Amino acid sequence: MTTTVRIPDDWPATEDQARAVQDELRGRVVLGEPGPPPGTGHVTGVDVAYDDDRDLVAAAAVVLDAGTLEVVAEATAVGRISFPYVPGLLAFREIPAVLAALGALPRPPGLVVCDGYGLAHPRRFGLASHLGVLTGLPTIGVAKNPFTFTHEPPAAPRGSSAPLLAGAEEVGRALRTRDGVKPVYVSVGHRVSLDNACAHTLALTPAHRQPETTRRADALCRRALAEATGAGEYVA
DNA sequence: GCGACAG
DNA sequence: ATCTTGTCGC
Repeated sequence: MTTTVRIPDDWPATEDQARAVQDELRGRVVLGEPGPPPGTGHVTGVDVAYDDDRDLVAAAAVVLDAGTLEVVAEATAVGRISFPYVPGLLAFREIPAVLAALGALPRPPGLVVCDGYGLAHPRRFGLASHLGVLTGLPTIGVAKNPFTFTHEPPAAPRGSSAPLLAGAEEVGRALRTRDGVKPVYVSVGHRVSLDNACAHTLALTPAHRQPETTRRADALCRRALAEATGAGEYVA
């Protein structure tokens, strides 16, 4: 099902306001829990696509059976863009749409896998952290780029990893999900340990670099955006 | 001050 | 993220 994105009245309008929100919410992140075991229950991927010219955003949430990776449920949301893209403030652009899609699901999401960062963030409060605090759900971030962080190249075999570093602080892990292919960048969101986040990521990547959750959500939100644009119902 | 910078 | 064709390879 597709719902409409609603932007809260108190949503930040400036970068300073957005950073202040991050500084305030950061203390509510829970890092002491291992999180759900890989391979059981449900795992949900979320992703967002944009049409800046038409001020349109589309989000998707796809629930997979963690054992079989088959799609169990999905939902989409379409609406207006809530914030410009600013490095470090991605969550303010993605979260209203993601919350709408998650809210439209017919069943609980279980672990949520985000396309971006959690702890690996300039203020240690990326998209996955933010989404976790707002929903209370266990979340992790799996990103395609190292952002400003550094790491040694992991060994070639799938499953190899290297610490993702902010100076001397380990903020995540560069994790090889396919032999000899560029790693993905895993970081903790809310209520999941880094070891468990990496185990989940490996369980979700039987054939591709990116987790099946992210791949399914990416395809679905693109389709939702194309349909919204084509039908014209949300065009300003 | 100048670049770099998740999606 | 998005603009964009064909092409090489499993």
